[in-house]
Amino acid sequence: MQYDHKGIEEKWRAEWRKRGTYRVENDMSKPKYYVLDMFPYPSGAGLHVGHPLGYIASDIVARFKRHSGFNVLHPMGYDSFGLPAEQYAIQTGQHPAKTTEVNIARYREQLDNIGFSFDWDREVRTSNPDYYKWTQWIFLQLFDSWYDHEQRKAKPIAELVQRFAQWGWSGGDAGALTGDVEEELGPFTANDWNAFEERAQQRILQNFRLAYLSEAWVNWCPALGTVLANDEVKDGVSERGGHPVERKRMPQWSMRITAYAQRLLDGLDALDWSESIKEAQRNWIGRSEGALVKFKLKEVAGDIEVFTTRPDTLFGVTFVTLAPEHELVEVITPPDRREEVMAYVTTAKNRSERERMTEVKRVSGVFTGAYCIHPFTGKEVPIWVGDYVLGGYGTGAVMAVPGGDQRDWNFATHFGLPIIAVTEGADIHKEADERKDATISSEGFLKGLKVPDAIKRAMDELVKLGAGERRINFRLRDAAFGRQRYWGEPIPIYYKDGVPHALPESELPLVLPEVDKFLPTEDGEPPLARATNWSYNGHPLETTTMPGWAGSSWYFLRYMDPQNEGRFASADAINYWQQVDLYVGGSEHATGHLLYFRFWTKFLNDRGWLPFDEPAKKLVNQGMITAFSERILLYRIGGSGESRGTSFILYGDGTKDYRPITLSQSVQQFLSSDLHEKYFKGKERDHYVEVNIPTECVHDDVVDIPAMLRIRPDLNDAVFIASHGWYWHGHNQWDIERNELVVGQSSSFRFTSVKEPLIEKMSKSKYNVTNPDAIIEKYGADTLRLYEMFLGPLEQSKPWDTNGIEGTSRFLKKFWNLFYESDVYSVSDEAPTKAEFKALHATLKKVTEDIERMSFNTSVSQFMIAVNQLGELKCHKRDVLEPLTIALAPFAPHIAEELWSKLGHTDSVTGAKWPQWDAQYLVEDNFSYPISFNGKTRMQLEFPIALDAKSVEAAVLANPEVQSRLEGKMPKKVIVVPKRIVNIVV
RNA sequence: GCCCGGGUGGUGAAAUGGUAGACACGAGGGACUUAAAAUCCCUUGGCCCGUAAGGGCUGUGCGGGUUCAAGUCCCGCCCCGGGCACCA
Repeated sequence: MQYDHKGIEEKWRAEWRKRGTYRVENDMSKPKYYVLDMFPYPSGAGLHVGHPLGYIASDIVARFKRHSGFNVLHPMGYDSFGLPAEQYAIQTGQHPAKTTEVNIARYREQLDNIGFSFDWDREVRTSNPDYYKWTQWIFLQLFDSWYDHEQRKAKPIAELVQRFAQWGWSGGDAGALTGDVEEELGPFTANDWNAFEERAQQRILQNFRLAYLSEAWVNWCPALGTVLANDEVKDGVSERGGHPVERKRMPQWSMRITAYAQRLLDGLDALDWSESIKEAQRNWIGRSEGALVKFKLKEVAGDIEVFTTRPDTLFGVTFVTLAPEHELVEVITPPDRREEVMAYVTTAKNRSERERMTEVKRVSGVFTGAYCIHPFTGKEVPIWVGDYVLGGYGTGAVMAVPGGDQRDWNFATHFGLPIIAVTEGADIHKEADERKDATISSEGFLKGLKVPDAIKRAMDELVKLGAGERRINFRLRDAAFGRQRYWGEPIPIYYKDGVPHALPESELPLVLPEVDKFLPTEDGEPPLARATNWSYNGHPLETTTMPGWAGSSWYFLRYMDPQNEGRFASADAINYWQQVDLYVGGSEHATGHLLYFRFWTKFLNDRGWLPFDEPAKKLVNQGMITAFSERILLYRIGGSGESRGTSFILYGDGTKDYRPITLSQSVQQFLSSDLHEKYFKGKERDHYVEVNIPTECVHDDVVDIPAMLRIRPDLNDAVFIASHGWYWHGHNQWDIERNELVVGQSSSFRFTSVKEPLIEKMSKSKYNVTNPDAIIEKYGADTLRLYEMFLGPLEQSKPWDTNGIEGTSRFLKKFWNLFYESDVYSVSDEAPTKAEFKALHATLKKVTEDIERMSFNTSVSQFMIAVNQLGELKCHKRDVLEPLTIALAPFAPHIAEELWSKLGHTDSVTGAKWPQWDAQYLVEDNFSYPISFNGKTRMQLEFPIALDAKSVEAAVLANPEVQSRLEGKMPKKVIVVPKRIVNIVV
């Protein structure tokens, strides 16, 4: 009987569902193992072969752990709130819940086809009210908490209120406050507090709550009409869609993640996560140790506080620079400078983040006219404003040391400010000296000290003078939490007299209301403001919704107890399942999800809801599956800007006056044209259009135009030269360096690639996706699973190449054939031979070790080796095939299940005990030693394995061939590495 | 600029300091077949010697070093991928 993947796979998937094979109970009597995948956002495009890579890996581990006696939690769900569904809704009017539903059904179907061992009874969806009830509940806990920096722990806000009522607040107690404080918060006494109106009290408390409302600088994206968190902005544009982002000050819900900065940093050391992810998080948190230095103002009372990591360079300070946003700018500027300074501040503030970034090189600033006093020398130091100083970091002011900091040097040079050399051997005429192993040379008590010693000395002095203190700064910002959007969790807050109040727990879930349109209101309010009666007891409800990362920051807990109505998960369930043992997902979440995930876990732990404070012990990042893309280069005829209804040809000169010409002529013309000139100078890009075309329409660098137009009707209006059904193209035909095009035979319209093939991320919009359904249809899910694992190391990104799949497909057929002789099922109970046992146990050993290391590509190779060996031995024996079937089951569950039942078992192979390998079968009778003379291998000799190194040495030297090589001389040295090699040094 | 990864055949890749290139794809040759598909066998890093059996040299980005022995360890470069970035 032939291996019929379709019949087998369908049969077993139905059977697993019927039997509930993968249902998991919270069975406390068994050891647990929790394998979690990052759940997907169900997009309209469906899955491509890149998506399941991590799921397959985690499924193998989950199945392996089941065979090894663990009670395995291996769930799946959907991160189903998000932007694309909402944007689709805006365009079509279709409710996002509907499209989400449809997309989930499609995802489920595709996932099911791959044969995962998920327990679907535990599925979660973040957009489901039963789920987001608890997301809202956690939000309320955060709202109800403050961070006690002395005990490094979040506590109920009621405790803080009690403290205030009893002791008041000492105000500027540095370090007790973190994050973006709405206003400078002065000290107050207990009596003050008790006398405050509730409104004022609540206002103060906002400065302490972990979820808080404040007037804050936010990343505002006008195109998306919403605020974005820092990790959602890349290079000044939105991560989704690439729209420009500006800084804007507005009332905003935020999460005080900064309170946890140090703990998020410290916690990394103990985690079994990849070094690159940990490093990315460390960078993002950006801890730096330094000093807070106070410069007394000359004209008015008060100080300018600056943060520096280099107090050793204090004697090199020649000016102080404030960020344009700095509140002192207005205070200190004398009236005669006011106009000029404020004009600068206004333009600087209005420059978008993107402009500011792209114009990093441009130096701009203005002198305020005011001075401050140097804490060591007592000299006057001029105060400048410059936009190279960031308002959001440190104190928003820096002491400028042009001799020791390149940015200060640039500023000083531009404005002709004095530059003092701070280090020995520095050439301050050319650049600043930023070396951290130099010796201080500036006049003063630090002269002659090495930088590290000078830092200590300067620090001590600052503390003594009361002019500064040690300070640790973090780059991490509080996370913007409110989104001006519809498709997200409503924030359970109502406003009484403009003061935010928590909605009572009994009112949860606060269900997303129906609205007539998913757009902002005419006066710019978020979509929820369109809902009728969006209020609680007559008080208006919050109209922004939570960001995408809210629901995904705690979902691993819900899987433990998904139906619980009274708690996000029962204490018993949490105590049993504990942390995720293995978390698998993409590395693109390094500074987003994975940080928030850890933050919420730490918070819930602080408040006593969890017995652990890190969500996942081990994290593995699967690499991206990339794909070859096919592009053609088109030149647009006509003016710029019109993208629709425009004709395309290979060559156009920017006018409508063109004539079709032969390919080689057009190429020649193009190359000699000034358009080409212009294009490569980066100008007139409007004429140049690079279009991704479906990879399946390209064969041997020749494009099948009719087929392409069926998939890309948007190109229907294009005119193609030589469009007799075929069209030339190549991978990146233009060699920009050599500035030439390599043309094959002009008659066949073929191009030879001059550059590497184009490899990019698999994506629907790039027309380079491979759908797993098509692969499964042709080869089966088991083949797909094996092939995805075989492609290469899990963590590495690698290009998909469907051709290679034949190898794994052949392997499964060969494996199947071990159970058959001339198409008749035949497995004998005969005792296996030594060689057969060896093939089996070598495989068991390698596969067992490989799964522990998550090195699946090498396991698959080992299976192939075993099947080749057993095929050659014509081994059809139960004692070999049965353990091998169990070992293969995690990788290829369907075929394993079928063969398991053929072996006479009525239960699922899932319950079979993992076969142990036995070293006795791997021991050889003899060993072939390569004999090297002076490191060059000359001959092989065989010896019994039992010989020790000394005996081998003696036997080798006694060998006549060796003796003839030695020509009677005694070797200087003989090295025998047991069972490996003999090296003779002559 | 700083911080992490990584560089091995035509390709994806293996290799506790111990015979580099396992396994697979692709390519070439052959068997079976009326033919095709499927299957099976042989060759396949490069160069060289030999009719053949076989043998030699060379080879893991580049240059040094440690070692009997280096893809692997150390030092210095080059290149590629990723993270952070006017962060003081």
